[in-house]
Parts: sequence; structure tokens; C-alpha cells
Amino acid sequence: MTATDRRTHDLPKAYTPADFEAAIYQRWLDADVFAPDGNGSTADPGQPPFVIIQPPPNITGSLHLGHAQRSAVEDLMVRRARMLGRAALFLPGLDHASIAAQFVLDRILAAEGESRQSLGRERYLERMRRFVEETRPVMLGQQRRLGASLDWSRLRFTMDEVSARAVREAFSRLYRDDLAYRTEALVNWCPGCRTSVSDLEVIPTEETGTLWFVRYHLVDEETGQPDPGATIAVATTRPETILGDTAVAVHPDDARYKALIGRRVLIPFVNRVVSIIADDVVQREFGTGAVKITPAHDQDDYETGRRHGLPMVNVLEEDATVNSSGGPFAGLDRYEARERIVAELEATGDLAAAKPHQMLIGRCQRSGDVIEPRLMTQWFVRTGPLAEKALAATRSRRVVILPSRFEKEWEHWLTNIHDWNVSRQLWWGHRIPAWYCPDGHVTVSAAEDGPSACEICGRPAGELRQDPDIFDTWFSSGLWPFSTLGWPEETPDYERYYPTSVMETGYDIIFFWVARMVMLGIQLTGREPFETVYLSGLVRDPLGQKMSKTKGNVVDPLETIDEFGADALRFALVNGTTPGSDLRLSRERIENGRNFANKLWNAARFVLGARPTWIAPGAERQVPMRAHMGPAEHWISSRMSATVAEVDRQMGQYAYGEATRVLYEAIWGEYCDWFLEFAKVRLSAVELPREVHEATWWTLVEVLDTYLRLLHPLMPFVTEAIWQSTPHGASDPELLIVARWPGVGEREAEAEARVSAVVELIRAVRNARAEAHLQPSEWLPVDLAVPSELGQSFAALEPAIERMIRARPLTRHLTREALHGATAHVAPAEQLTVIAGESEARIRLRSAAESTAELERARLDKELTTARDLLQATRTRLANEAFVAKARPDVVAGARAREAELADQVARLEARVSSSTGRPADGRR
RNA sequence: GGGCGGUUAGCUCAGCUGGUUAGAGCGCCUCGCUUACACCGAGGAAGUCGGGGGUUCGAGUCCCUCACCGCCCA
Repeated sequence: MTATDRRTHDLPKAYTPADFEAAIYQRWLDADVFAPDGNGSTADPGQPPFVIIQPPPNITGSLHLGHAQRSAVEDLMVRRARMLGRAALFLPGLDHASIAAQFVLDRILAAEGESRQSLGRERYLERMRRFVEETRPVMLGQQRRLGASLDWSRLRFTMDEVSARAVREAFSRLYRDDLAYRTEALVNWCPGCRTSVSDLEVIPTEETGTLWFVRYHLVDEETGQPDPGATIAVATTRPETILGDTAVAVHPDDARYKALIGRRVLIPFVNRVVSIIADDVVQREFGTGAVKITPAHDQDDYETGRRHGLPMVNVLEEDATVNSSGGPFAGLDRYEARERIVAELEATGDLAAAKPHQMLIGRCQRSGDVIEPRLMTQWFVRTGPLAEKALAATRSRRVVILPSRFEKEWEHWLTNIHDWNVSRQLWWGHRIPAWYCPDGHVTVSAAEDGPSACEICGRPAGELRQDPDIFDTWFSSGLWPFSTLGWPEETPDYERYYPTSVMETGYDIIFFWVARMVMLGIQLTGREPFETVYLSGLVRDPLGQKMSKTKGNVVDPLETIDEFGADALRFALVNGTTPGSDLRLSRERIENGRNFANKLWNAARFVLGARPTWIAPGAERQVPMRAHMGPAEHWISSRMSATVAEVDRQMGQYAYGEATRVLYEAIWGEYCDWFLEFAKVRLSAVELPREVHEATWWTLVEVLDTYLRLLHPLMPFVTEAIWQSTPHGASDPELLIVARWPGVGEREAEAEARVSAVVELIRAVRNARAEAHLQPSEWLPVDLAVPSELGQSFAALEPAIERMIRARPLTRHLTREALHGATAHVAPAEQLTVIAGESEARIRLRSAAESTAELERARLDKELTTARDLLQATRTRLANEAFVAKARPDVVAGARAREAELADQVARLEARVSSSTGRPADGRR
């Protein structure tokens, strides 16, 4: 093995990510580069820090593709910021997710023959803490597999003491400022979860129910007895609520019922006598125009009840069975009661009609149960004043939402916001720090041990009772951007890293979470918690369906990483995506990522293996000497500058999908497909001086190095693995993760144009050869002529061109006339003519077959037709006076140049066709 | 009911402020193990940019309208 080969063999032939990903992550950890103030940090203290607080995944869950995509995007931003020299903090966390966690644990307990109730609150919470300790490492390990450069030294949990203190402090401040209050109100009750939930957790679903028409008997005002003949019919979709009716309402202007206003009716089963009242919220067209009023079980009725001072009769228990107010139906489940009530109404002849009815039914986001409005005393956050501040933040652009179309939804939601019910009748979560004394006085305390006495009457703590409820999980999540940094204490982290830079999350929780962080952040810290909200789309299956366990279409990110590598998955999750739009993830996409990584890997192997023998393997990276660079080297350097600029531009506007495509094209389509091929030939030319070999090789290295840097945020593992084998500059650190982001270099327009012309010619020759069905491996004599200004470039690239078009010998003529003269003696059927731009080539065939001649004529005819059509189109444009007068001058100039070029091409093709057929090229088709 | 998004090659999707012949990946067809890579290379076929109308010298891109699909809010 020669010295040249040594470095090649540092990289195995095939890209096998499983061999190095874990080791590389460990190297990053050992080097302490994730923490912005870690030992390995190369951050420039003069620059502002860049901070992303990671949306904390649910502790009991496992990592799914949604997490994977978010981590990929967040990590991409963080890694780029780090390479730009900013102190980059990417803070990891876990969410206690009370309802979700209780669901999981309750299932486990059920399997063990236990239950929440059988354990009791203390033992249950103890059990939960143990369970959470078990699941915790699972989630964290998954983040590592993805390569997320999270600062593990700052890991937070929403139930740790720092978070708990923040929750207590936040709530007591809100209470103090009259932004939190306790009141009796209708709340959304989920009988399955046995807790109230916020409006956002109720999913309206379109369902077909029944609209029942029920006759209520009027009460004879004199006898006080029901009047068998006089009835008023009401319509209802929930007959069981009849039991809680406390009025019947009609529209005041409804002629049908005007006379009945003020009369009384008897509510069946419970024998309650209630009044017929007038209220203009009644819709006359709906049902019979008369509606039953159940203030304790319907939002609209509740409002009506309040206006008219009606009694509120609650008829349901926590589990949605009918309570003792339900008379004969007490103890029955709500639906059983409904059936029985309908049956009995039918029996008594009071059921007037029953029709199928399309309606919206609120179901619990978590359990799917039908939500019951239920009257309860709960804590609420007064959202009006908070929402105003949140709106001001986006309107003034202090908070920018991407993509911007979500700002409209943001506006709409925040301007129509309701107060936020934060009480949950669960155990796993932050207990509400409110205490009640026997006289009903409320004391809210931020102290860890609670209040020492009632704030109002001074009764000692021993006589106070703490609210049994806990907070909605989103309440603690709403504090996340600052509670993680130590708030309410003014810790060094809070001082340095708050407000944060970007909040990246899914658009599906913009209101659940983002809006609440902004509201609470501004209220409690006086500042917007982040500058930019980047909303990702959702990851769907190849058919566009949401992934869910029940559908069985879930793709496990870890299995994917095992098979294809984390980089392939990350590539698939970012490439071709636009913020806010969903992504259909298929196996093919991931394979594409793996293939790209493999391509890069092998290109690097080539570069390392092509090192000139006299350059030491560990040599410091050198800038290629411009004087010894050939046209291809100038070309790729210039293209590299273009790529850096374009990637910067796209990433600067968060267009990561676009940036990825740009890199893919630059690396595969330019560097590998063309530059490597040019370089191969130059490096194997022993007659060229050492300086030329060096210039070419250092160009290969420089471009590879730059592309590894640009690609690193997207595909961190493979780029770091390769970079560990490539020559570095004197000022480079040991690890790519903390290396500097490339600066934009200079463009060389002429170098780009010249090589483009060469590439165009090579393509055209290959095309002609393929269409003539020539063996790709067959070497054939080629004569060519290129415009004089390209002559020098061609000369330098000739050996490469020779090889790329299989030309032997390759004869270059100074003018087209010379080319034509030199090939005039060859029969038209024995050669192919290729016209590419201003260049022209003739390929000598070994033998003249009639079929070849015909194929050639057909090909030339086709090219001629295309060229003529294009020429015609360009001329039509130029003939339009309005175009010439009004279009931008550069556009017109471009069209003129185009016209000249096309005219020349058409002329040459015509000449060629006529000489090969012996007749003039015919006119227009 | 109000609002938003989508509709571009067989499939999945890019296409930024309107400007030459609308791109990519996968799939398809032909050829090829050329000393980085068959997780590859060379070449090719394939699109009336959902329909209609308008603005403009010029529209996939801007405006109006209709249709279908999806989402959010009531």
C-alpha cells in the first residue's frame, strides 16, 4: 500500500452510519461542545447568544417522527448558529403531561389489579414518580440517537423543583394582579378522564344524532293542575337534560307563543313547575321555536339562566350517571337514562316526533368521550388583558410567526379568547397553591410550604385546606421559556439567555402552547419570550394520513436510524419541506437521504485517496494557488461561492428545504458529477507540474471542506465523520461541530460560463452517441471546433473532455470552417454532427450503416425544429414594440443575445442537414 | 356560517420580489460493473402549472370567480 492510499482507507468503502454515529455523539459530549459555556465552546463572546428551548416531549411517550422532525429543524438552527460563532443554547426538557401520563399509568395499574382510587393520592403519586424515572432515560436516549446537540447539563423537567417554584410564583402573581380568579361556572367535563378540560381540548365532531320533539303540559293557572289539552312542544337532542330543565323559552316576537309567555309548564318525571320566558336569543326557525332551558348543562342555557335568575339544577355525577336530582332515573348512565326517558315519553304520548339530526358534538381530545358541560367551582385565568399584550407583540413584530399566514389565526383566536380554566381534577401535576379557611377565605401562596395563616382572617395554617386540584399541564408549559432558565430568580442563565431566539413547534399547538407562552411570558417577565415562532408541519404517512398507533402506520424513528442512519432520516425530514406544511414521509425519501450521504462519503474517499504522494497525510490545509488552477478549478470555486451565498440566503429566511436542495445539487450535480471527473484526469497527468496537481487537489479539499461545513447542521454525523479525515486549517478546532461557518467568496462569471459551455458540449456529444446507439465504451475519433474565446479553457480540459466523450483521437480545429474542411471527405452517414451553443463536433463512426444515417438525420431534424421554434418565439417577442419599450433593458438585451445565438445555431443545423441529405433543409415543417 | 391552505411530470413535492426552453427525488425506458460510489454512472420519455375571466409588453407566480381536497375557528 502506498502512502497515497493510507487516508482513503481511513474511510471504509461503504457508508455504514451505525459504525460511527454513537462514537461521534460521544466525542461531542466528551469535548463539551453542546453547552454554550462548555469547555469545548468556540463561541465569540461579542455576539448575542442563540437560544432554543426545546418543546419538552411527554415523558411517558416515546419519540415519534414528529419529535424527530422538530429536533432535526431545531438542531439545524442551533448548529448553524454555533458555527457562526454565537453562544448556542439548545435546552432539553421533559413534560409531565398530567392527563396523558395518568392514562398510561392507569392502564398499567389496571393490569396489576390496582387503580388510582385503590392506591390513594400519596401512593399513586409515589408510583408515578417511579414510573417517570423509568421512562425518562428512554426519551433522552432517543434524542441522542438523532444527534440533537442539546445541553444536557441544563436538562429540565416540568415537575422539578425549579419548575414548581415558577408555577407557584406565576400563579400567585396572577392572583395578586387579579388575573386569576375562582368562580362557579360551566366547564367542559370529561366523564372518562374525570376532570374538566379547557375549550381547546374539546374537539367538535360532526355527528348524526336525533332531534326529539317533546310536549310539555301547561299548568292550569286556576287549578294548578296540568292541562291535558294544552301543551307546548320543545325540541332537544339530549332528553336526559329534561331532568334539569328550569324554564322554557320562546322568542318575544314569536306570534305563535306570545300568548303563552308567563304561563307555566310541568317538567315531566321530576314534576317541576317552570315558567315560559321570553328571550331574543331563541332561534324561531329551529325546532318548534320553543326551547327547554337547562342552565346547568348547556352553555347557552347557562347564559339565559343567568339573565333570568333561573335555578341551576345539576343532574349528573362525575361519571355521567344521573344523580339524585334525576328522580326515577337516578343512578342510570346518561345514555341509558336517555333511552328510558324517550321510551316513557313515547308511552305517555308526549313524544311528538323524532328526526335524525346533524350536529356538532364535543368530544374529549384525550379519551374521545362526549364532553358534558357541568357547573363547577374552578380557577380561571383572565385572558383578556394577556391576549392584548400578545397581540401587540405580533403586531409590532417583536414576535414574528412563520409562516406568516398563521398570524391571521393568531389574531382571530386571541381576539375571541375566553378565560382559561386551569383547574384539573387530577393528581399528577402541580397542585394549585390556594388554601381555603373554614369561612371560605382564599389564600394563595407562592411559598414552598404554603401560607402560615389565612390571609383574611388570620386562622392558622392547620385550619386551612389546600385546593385538591392541580393545574392544566399547559399552565406550567406556558412558563417554559423562562422557568427553564431559573425564573423567578434572576439567575445568570436567565440574564444571559432570556428572551430566547426561536420557538420551534408544530402548528397544531399554536394556541395550546405558543399563545400561552407569549401571554404569560409578557405578563410575568415583561418581555416577549422569543423573537421568532417557527411552526413546523406534521409528519404524515405516505398516504397523507396522520400517523397513529391505532392505524398501525407509525414509523419508529429508531428503527429507521438503525437501518439508514440518523443523517438520512434528518435529510428526509428537512429536504423539500416548507415551514407550516405537512410532510408525507416515505421509505423512498429516507433512502434518498441515505444515498446522498453515501455519495458524499465516497466523494470524500476519492478526494482523500487522490492526495499527491508528496503531500503529507496530516498536512495543514492550504489555499489552492490561483496561478496553477485550471478552468475547472476556477469554475468549482466560483460555484462554491454561489452555493455558500445561496445557502446563507435560504437559511437566513428559514427556508431549510430550499437550502437543502441547493446543497444537494451543488454536491451531487456539480462537485461529484463534473468537478471530480475533471480533477481525476488532471491528477493522473504525470506530465503536469507538481504545482498543478497541488492546486487541483487543494481545490478538491477546499470545496469538500466548505460543503461539509454547510451540510453539517443538516447531516451532522456523516459530515463530522468525514471531516475527521480531511486536512484542516491552522485555526480550525478539532471538531466540525465547532468549526466556523464558511464566508462567501468571489464569483468568476467568465470561468463559470466557459466550463458551462464545455459541459454543454459534453452533454450534447453523449446525447448524440446514445441516440445513435453507440456503445458507451467505444472510443471514436472526434473533430471539434470551439469559439476562440473558449479555446484556452478547452485546451486545458482536453484530456478530460477526451475521456468524458470517449474521443480518440480528439482533434481541435481553430475555426468551424477548418472543422468542416477537415471532415468534408467523410461521408455524411459515417459521422455524427453535434452543435452545442457556439461549439461544434463531429464524431467519426466505424462504419456507415443506413440506419445510423437515418437516425442521424432524424436527430438533426428534431434539433433543427426545436431551434427554429425557439428562434421564432424569441423573434416574435422582439418584434413586439411594447416589449422592447417597456421591458427591463437587461431582459431585452438577453433576448437579443438569445436571438443571435439561435439564428447561428439554426443556420449551422440547416447547413448540416442539407450537406448530409444532398438537399436544402426544408422550410418550416 | 367565518377564515386559511392546497390543486405543478405516473407518485411525493420545490418554484423567493412576474422575465429565456417550469425543476428535483422516486418510478419508468435504453445503455453501462470506465481504477470514489450499482446506496452508482450516461442518456431518454413524460407537465394545456385544477377550470374560467382579468391586469400586464410578458402570469405557474398578481387580482376576481368557480370546482374539488384538507385544516382552523364558531
